[in-house]
Order: sequence, then C-alpha cells, then structure tokens
Amino acid sequence: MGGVATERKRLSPEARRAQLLALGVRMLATRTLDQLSVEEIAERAGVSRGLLFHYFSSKQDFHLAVVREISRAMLEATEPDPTLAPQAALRDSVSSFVDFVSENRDAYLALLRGPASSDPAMRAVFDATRSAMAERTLRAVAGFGTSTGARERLAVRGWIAFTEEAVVSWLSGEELDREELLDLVTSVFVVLQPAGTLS
Amino acid sequence: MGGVATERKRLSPEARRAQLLALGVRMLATRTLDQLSVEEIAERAGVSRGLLFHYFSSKQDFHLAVVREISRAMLEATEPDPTLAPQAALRDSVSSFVDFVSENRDAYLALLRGPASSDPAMRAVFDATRSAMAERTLRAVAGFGTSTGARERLAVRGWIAFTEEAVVSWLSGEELDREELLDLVTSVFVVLQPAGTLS
DNA sequence: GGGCGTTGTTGAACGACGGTCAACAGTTAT
DNA sequence: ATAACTGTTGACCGTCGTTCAACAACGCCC
Repeated sequence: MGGVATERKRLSPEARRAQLLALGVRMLATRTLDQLSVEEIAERAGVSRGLLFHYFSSKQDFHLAVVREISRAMLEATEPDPTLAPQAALRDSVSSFVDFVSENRDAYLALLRGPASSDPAMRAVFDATRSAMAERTLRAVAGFGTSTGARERLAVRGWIAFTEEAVVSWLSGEELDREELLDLVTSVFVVLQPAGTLS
Repeated sequence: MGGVATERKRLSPEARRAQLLALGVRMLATRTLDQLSVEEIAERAGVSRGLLFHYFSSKQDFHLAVVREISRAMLEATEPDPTLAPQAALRDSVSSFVDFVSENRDAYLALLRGPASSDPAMRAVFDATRSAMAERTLRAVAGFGTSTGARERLAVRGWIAFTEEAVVSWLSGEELDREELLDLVTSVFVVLQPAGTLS
C-alpha cells in the first residue's frame, strides 16, 4: 500500500476511483489542495496521467471529489448522539470534532480553506458542510428552546466559525487543556440562545 | 482609467507597482485570487507579461502583495476610535467592519479564503490580520477588565471568526437589519469575557 | 540640441502542467 | 484459442508562469 508504482494492474472502476481519492486525501498532509497536481497523483498511484481524466472530468473535479470525501468523513465522525440530553449531545459532538480535526488537521484545513480555489462548486461544498453542521446542531439541541429565526441561524453559523477557529488555533498552541477548550466552545453556544430560553 | 491598454508609457517604479496592485485588487470582483493570471493583468494594464516579473518576483508574490494591500486597507478602515468608551469603541469598530466588507465583498473574501493557496506566506498574512484585529480589540476594550490569558486569546480569535462569518453570511441574505447584526456580534464579545469582569 | 548613460520595458523562448484521444492490452466469456 | 469489452496508455496540444538578452524612452551633460 505504498505510494510508489507497484505493477501495472487492471482494477475495477470503483477500486481505482477510491484509490485515487484516498491518495488525494492522504497527500494533503504535505501539499495544499492547489498543489495536488495530476502528475504527482498519477505517479504515486502508478498510473498514467490520462487515466485520472477517465475518472474525473478535470483537475477541479478531482479536487471537488477529495473535498467532498473529507466533508463526508467529518460529518460522519461528529454526528451527535441522539440518545444524549441536549447539553451532553452538544459537548459530545464538539468533542468528536476536536478529535477529528486533531487527527486530520491537514485534510480538514483543505476543506476549510479550499473554497479559495476558483470553482464555485467548491465553495458550495464548504457552505453545505457548514449548513449541515448548523442544522444538525440546531436539531440536536432543540431542547434549549431554540427557534429558527434569522438571528438564530446567523448565530449558529457564527458559532461554527468560532468553533473551527478555536479548535484550529488551539491545535497550534495547546495552552489550554482539552476540557477548558470544550467548556469555552459549548458555553458560547449556550449563551447565544435568546435570553429567557435557557434554564 | 479603463482597463484596456492606452499607450505605451514609461512610468516610475512606484507608479507602475501601484497601478498593477490596484488593478489586481479591482479584478478580484470578477475572478478569485487563483484566477488572477499574469496574462490578463498585463493585458489590462497595457504592458507585457514580462514586466510584471520585474516588479514581483513571481505570481505568488504578486498575489501576496494584493492580499497585503487588502489587509492594510481593512485594518485602516476599522481602526477603533481611542476616544470612545470601550463598549462604544467596540461597536463602532464592528460597524466599520460591516461597512468595509459590504463595500469590498470580493476583495475581502479573497483575503479570507486566499490562504488556501499554496504559499505559507499567504497564510501568514491571514494570521497576522486576525492577530492584529484581536490584539487591537483587546487593547481597545481593556476597560472590560480583560486579562490576556490563553483562554481570552482563544476566545477573541474565535470571536473574530464568528464576526467574519456572521457578516459575510448576513450580506448574502440580509434578513436581519444592521442594528440587530451589530447587537448580536457585540453582545457575543461581551459575554465571552470571564464571568465577574463585566459590569 | 545632440550624443550618452540609465533603466523601464519588451517579446521571443522555454518548461511545466492540464487536458485530449486514438491505439493498446488485460480480462472474461464462449 | 479467439473475440469482444473496457481499463489503460503515451504521445500530442494549448495555455500559462518564468527567464533573459535586447530595445527604447527619458534625463543629463556638453
């Protein structure tokens, strides 16, 4: 399972596609999304450049698929536990988020900063990810009495940006311990709810 | 002051450099940072491709200079008024920020999402901008009794991300009026301060 | 005002890389 | 074994960032 070319083998379309995608995600550890060249991907996969265009219509399309994969993995890893009480579910989800970003820092940053790239479709993935997190969070903590007004939607999106920045920033310093970080992030959420709806 | 080539004229280095930079910033309205091609810049400026490399060592260096210019303009436009009381200074600065982003949406987004680009120097500009906003904000509202512990630094950075996201998100919907947005953003800041230090 | 040096500017040339496509070869069925 | 299907190749093209030696506009001096 190395990065170098092994032997020329014929794979099923699904396997090849999955291989190229996984390779792309893994390579983000050293390169940024923009630097994921078709040439290097092909070389590491041990296939020709042309083959990549058989599975992805363009370089941008490939980048998009990589970012979608990261988004999918992140959302899956941070799915709130519906059996927990609202406050506990929130903290648990944030905790999973901290873990995910810790373990996939580079890949996640690619998702977070990838939208700078040319494609509006890329930005759409970014937006969809934030929206998914926001809606899910609102649903999970519905017990807080949150309504879905414009102010609340804006507040939740802002809170997600807050959380992302706090976690990423925390990772490059770690001057707080994990619990303090979770306290900070969750307490900000609680406080965002309209006055009077809190316990 | 069009975009098309006028006549071949010899300009002073400062004038040429300024012209190219301003042109780059202006072009962000239609293209993203990555799409700022040397070719089009040169064409619009009415000069040869080669000349751009006389003023900027590479395309990335040019992009960097463009982003620095935007950062500079933003920080200048949102400088807190030291003659105001802490709460008022905060609100005033956020208000200026909303104005700046409203008027320079594309350019500001390039700064916000530009760091996705390859260059670590680009990311440095992004970080430096956030740090500048954070430190300045902390200084301006020192009256709140804010200490400069790790938790507070993280909270302020998070709050800036919150603010950026809230403003950008608000711009593409405008379901709240301006005052409500300012209320939301400033109230979150106040609430972030350690319990007991608030009035 | 005409030559001369300084230097802003050009344009041809090169390399890297994304993208295309007709030919090739591994696999499977008969 | 042969043939059909299709995963895969490698040569080719166009675009674009980058280099560099030559050029020409401007200021200066006599």
